[in-house]
Order: sequence, then structure tokens, then C-alpha cells
Amino acid sequence: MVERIVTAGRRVLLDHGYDAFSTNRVATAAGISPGSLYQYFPDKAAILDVVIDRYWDEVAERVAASLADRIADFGPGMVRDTADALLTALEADRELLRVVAEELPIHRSKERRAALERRVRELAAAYLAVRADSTRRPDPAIAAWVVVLAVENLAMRWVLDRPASIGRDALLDEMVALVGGYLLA
Amino acid sequence: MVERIVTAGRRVLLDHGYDAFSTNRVATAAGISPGSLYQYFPDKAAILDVVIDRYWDEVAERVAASLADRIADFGPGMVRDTADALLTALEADRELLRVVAEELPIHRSKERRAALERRVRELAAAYLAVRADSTRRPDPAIAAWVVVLAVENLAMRWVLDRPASIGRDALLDEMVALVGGYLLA
Amino acid sequence: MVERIVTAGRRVLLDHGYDAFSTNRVATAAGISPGSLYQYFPDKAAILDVVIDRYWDEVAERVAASLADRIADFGPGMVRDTADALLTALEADRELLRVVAEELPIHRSKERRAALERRVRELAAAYLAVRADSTRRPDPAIAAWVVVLAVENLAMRWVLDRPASIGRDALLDEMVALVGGYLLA
Amino acid sequence: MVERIVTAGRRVLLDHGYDAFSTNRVATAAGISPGSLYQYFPDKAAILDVVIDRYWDEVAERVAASLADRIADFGPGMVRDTADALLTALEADRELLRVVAEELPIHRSKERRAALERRVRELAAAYLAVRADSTRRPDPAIAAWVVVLAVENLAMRWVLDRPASIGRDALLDEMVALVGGYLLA
DNA sequence: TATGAATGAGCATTCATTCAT
DNA sequence: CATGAATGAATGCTCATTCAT
Repeated sequence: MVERIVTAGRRVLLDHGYDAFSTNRVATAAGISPGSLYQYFPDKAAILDVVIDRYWDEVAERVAASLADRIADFGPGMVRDTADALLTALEADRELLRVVAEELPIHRSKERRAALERRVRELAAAYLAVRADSTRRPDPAIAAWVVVLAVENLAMRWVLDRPASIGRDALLDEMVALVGGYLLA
Repeated sequence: MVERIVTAGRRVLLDHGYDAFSTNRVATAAGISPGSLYQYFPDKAAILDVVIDRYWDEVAERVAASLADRIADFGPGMVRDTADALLTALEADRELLRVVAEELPIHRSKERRAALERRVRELAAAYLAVRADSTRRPDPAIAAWVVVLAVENLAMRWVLDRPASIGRDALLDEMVALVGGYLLA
Repeated sequence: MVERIVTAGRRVLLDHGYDAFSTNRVATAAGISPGSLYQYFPDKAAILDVVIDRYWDEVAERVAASLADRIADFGPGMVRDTADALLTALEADRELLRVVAEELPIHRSKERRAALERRVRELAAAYLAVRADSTRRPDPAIAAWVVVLAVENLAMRWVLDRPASIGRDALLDEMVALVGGYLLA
Repeated sequence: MVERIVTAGRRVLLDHGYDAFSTNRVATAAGISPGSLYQYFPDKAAILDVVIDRYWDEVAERVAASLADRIADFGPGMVRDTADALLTALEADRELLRVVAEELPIHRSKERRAALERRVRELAAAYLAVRADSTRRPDPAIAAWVVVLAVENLAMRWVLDRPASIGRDALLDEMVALVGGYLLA
């Protein structure tokens, strides 16, 4: 039932937008009565939270999986592949990304996105700490913070705004150059 | 009077948040009657728009002023100073930044922020085009897009999240390294 | 519940007039909350429409019933009885007639009244067509239009204005004379 | 100035309808400020009243003029000519008639229309009293009431509804027949 | 558990009227 | 006289939430 409600919530978000995300509409979309919503969720926000959490979890999963695969060879390939995985994850449901990232107040997503960032950041920081000799940056934690935020935002904006002059591969090239130039001597 | 209303709108946003930004509340905060609002603004959205526009205009003004000052010497100094100016501008009203950037749906701010980005980006692209020999990046427009977005987001997140381990100067160092490493051979 | 709302609407119309026919007042009169109104009616106009429809339907019903009874003997008796039925119907709720016919913009009632008129007119035209030999009027449709409108308006005005010098029977006499003199050779 | 306001009121009524008949709109149409309205009229209703009064006065004038011309020869000609004059008067500004008769609450017009009716009725009653021998109707006051109301309503409905099957001359024929058949032995 | 009718505070907006200038 | 900014009560309507069944 929770499942049904969350799926309905996602549908409403996609089909009608955040402003139309009302309990009645979600209930209707779920084929249940508005009162039943409250047997599974304390309030409207909780439903939305789960929809958002699901979205970012999915993105995080894909990125983490890619990162895990590349555990061995840190370097340009790893950056490219991780960024590629992120792009793919964001492109997978561009419409929902649009709603989640632009239509909803950001603080709704903040915690989840922070978790995603933290996860990747910690991984990156760990690698950087090990390879301290191969980077110009003194503090791996800070470097990881910079790299992760920069790549994340570039990826998101590229997927959302689809800048005409920047192809997907070109974007990945730039990201690799950005991270590489920053980290490597 | 417009002034009074806009100021009241800002106050309401700061004191009660976006969800409480109602015409009645703004009118009360302005010490006028709800009806008077409509002699100066066509609707609620118009009031909010002005508040937001004012905010981003102010930020843009500060950044553009710094950029204009540094027109002569492109290079690390320019990046640092521009980033510094941006940080200063964002720090000037951190609370309003929080509301504008995290509480409001982004699409409310999108156009203004895009204008700010475009303005800085075009300047940066122009410089890069002139100094084509001193950068590894083939396309100045793309490079400008990357640099501007990266710096903007890092600055914003740093101001908003105040990461404990990253000092202001350290952040500027990292930004300079990021942009320098990316652009320069 | 629809019943309660419609009844309350009628009450408000009678007690406070058309200008005070507000959703909040109707809700209060119905002893429910304003929100509940919208579970049964799409908007304010729909409530008013039902009140008006009910009124004219009732009038139409009474007149049509009388007309049906008199189907056999066209002639002075039929005119008198139909007019009598109409008068009775209008007298039944003179106060509501006043509001509906004089306080509301006519176009609110127009369709319903037109339906009532059409119904009676078609019946009358049919009779006249059959008795073509016993009338001076060449076109039964036109004659029906004239007769129905004339009688309807006289009845309505008499009920509303209660002209002191004209008794009920006298009025019926005049109507019979008017219709009779017009139709018969 | 009163003139300007009344003319503006008429314009607003014609161009935007009764629902848009607001003091601000009338003031704008008159090229003055809303406050100035109140130097010439006690309230909004007073402006509207004058507009309406003017309209009915004009109609009354035309009908009365025709009636005065026909003072000598009572009879079918008089009925026809008076009805003709009424039709002409109503046709002269059909659009305003529509607003005044269907869009406004009738009680707004009631007094003026009653005055018009009274005027014609009294004239008619006087004639009927004199020619008591040539009419079947015992009470001239009642007969005048019947005749005036019937003709007035038929004329108004014909002008407003423009029934396709009834030509102007046909209508006049019917009116003459209606009145003649009723009054004459 | 599930319902869904009922709630009622809250919203954005209008507009006849006033009154200091 | 004329102004027009200011008023503020009132409007139609929404929707997250509750609770008796």
C-alpha cells in the first residue's frame, strides 16, 4: 500500500507538477481514499519525502555501483566513468529530475542530496588520501568536496538545460579536464 | 510605497519563510491594507519577483564591478578576486540567500540567475577567446560555461553550508586551483 | 445534503436577497462549512441554478398538469383553467417569485423560463393547428407565441404587483377575453 | 460633468456589461478620478439609475409622441402606430435594451418602467372611458392595464429574441388583432 | 483497516467609498 | 472642486487533515 501511494505520488508529480501535488490527487491516483493516506504516512510531506528519497537513492545507487567497479584504477578513467554514470542516472528520468530539482523547494531534497554527495565524497577522499603523492591538493577532504560538488552541478545543469553547443562526450571531456587539472600536478 | 512593499516582502520571506509569503502578511508587514498592494503590483507573484530580482541584481552588480576592475590582468588574480566578490555578495545576506536558493522553487529564480551567469560567462568567454594560446581548452564558450557554473555553485554551497573544515581563504585557493588547472596548460 | 444546501440557498435568497447570496452565507444557513458546499456543487452559480430551476420546474409542472387535464375541451375553459393554474403556481411562493423575477438578472432564469414557455407554446400551437377553422389567426405558431407570452406576463405582473383594483376572477375574465377575442372569429 | 459621467456609465454598460459596471471603470471612461464621481452622485447606484432613467425616458418620449399624434382617431390605427413607435424606440438601442432588461436586476428598472406604463395606461384608460360604448370591457382601467402590459411585453420580447418566424408587420398585425379582439365587441 | 464526508482556517483578489491634499 | 492613494470588509474557493462509521 505504501508502494501504491508512493507510485501515485510520483505519477502526480510527473503529470501535474508540484503545485498539484495535493493529498486528494495522490489518493485518487492511488485509487484509495484521502483518509487512507494517513494510515501509512503522517502527513503530505512524508509522502513527498519518500518519492524524493527514492529518486535520489536510485541515482546514488547507480553512481556508487560505477564507482565500486572502478575501485582499482583511480585516474581519468574513473572520473569519466563516474561522471558518465551520474549523467546516465540523471538522464534516466529527466522529467522527474526537473520537478525535483527545479519545481520543489530545494530544502526538500537537501538531506538526500547531501547523503549522496557525502557518500561519493568520502569514497573520493579516501582515494585521494591514499594517493596523496599524486595530487597537488593538500587536503583530500576539501578536494573531494570541491570535485564532487563541481561535477554534480555541471551534470545536473547539463541534463536540465541541454546546452546546445555542448555534446555529451564534450561535457565528459571537460569534466575530466576540470578534475584532472585540479588534482594532478 | 513600492519600496515599502518590497521591503515588507523581504521581511516576510526572512521572518516567516516562503510558505508564509501571503499577500495579507506582506500587507500587514508593510503596515498597509491588502488592497493597497494591488495598486502597485498586479499580483502576489509580482511582489516576490521584485524581491528576488533585487537580490540577484545586487549580487550581479558586485560581481560585475569586481570583474570590471580586473579587466586588465586575466589570470589567477582575476579568478580569485571575482570569486571573492561573489562570496562577499552571497555572504552579505546569507539568510535571504537561504530562502531564495533553497526555500523557493528554483524556477522562480531561474531567469535571474541565468542572467547573472550569462553575463559573467560572456565576459569570461571573451577573455578566453583572446587568450586562446594560454589555455588547453579548445572551446572558450564551453570552458566559460564550466568555470562559471562550478565557481558559482561552490561559492553558494560554501556560504549556505558553512563546511567547518574549509576556511574562506582555503576555498578561494581551491577555486583558483580548479579554474587554473582546468584552463592552463 | 444537496437538499440541505439548496434549501439553505432558497432561504438566503428569500431572507437576504440576491446580493447577499454568498457561499459563506449559504453554508452558514445550511449549518455546514463553506468547503462542504464544493463537494456537492462545482461553484456558487451551480447552487443558484438549482434553486432557480427548482422554482420554474415546479411552476411548469403545475401548469402542464392543468393543461393535460383540459386536453379535451379547448376553449374558454381551457384558457381560464391554465391561467388559473399559472396564477396558483406563482402565488404559491410569491416572495421567491419576486427574487427570481425581479432581483436576479433575468438571463439567470432565461433558459428555464424559455423552456416553460416553449412547452406550453407547443401544446397551444398544436391545438390551434387542429382547430384551424375556429380561429381567425392564420399562423398557429405565432398565435401561440402571442397568447403564451401575454398570459404569462399578465399573470406574473398581477401576482407581483397586486394591483388593488383587479380581483383574481376579474383578471381571469380579462385573460379569457383577451385570448378569446384574439383567436376566435 | 454629470453628463460626462452618465455617458461614460452608458458606455461601460454597453461595452463591458453590468458586471463590469464598477465606479473605477466609469470614472476611467469619463476621464475623471473615482473620487470625483461622488461629488455628483451619492453612490454607484445613483449613476446607474440615471443611465436607466434616461433610457426609459427616451422610450417613453417616443411612444408618448406617437400617442399624442393619434389622439383624434382611436381605433386599430392608433394601436398599430403606438406599437410601431414602441418597437422603433426599443429597436433604436437594442444592445442597451438587452443590458437594461436582461442583465440588470429588474427592480432597478422597475420604477421607470412603471412610470412609462402608467403614462400610457392612463391615456388609454381615458380613451376607453370615453368610448365606453364601443368596447366589451366593463372597466377601462383594467382593460388599459391588460392592453398596455401585453403589448409592451410582446414588443420587448420580440425585439430581444428576434423570433425568426415573426416579421415586424406580422407582429403588428397580431398586436392589433389582440387588442382589437379584446376591446371590441 | 478503510472510508470519504466534513471541516474551517486560510488564500488572493476586488471595489465602493473616503479624505487629506 | 478635483484628486487618487488608501482602505478593508467581503468574496469565491482550496485542501490538509480528522473522525464517525
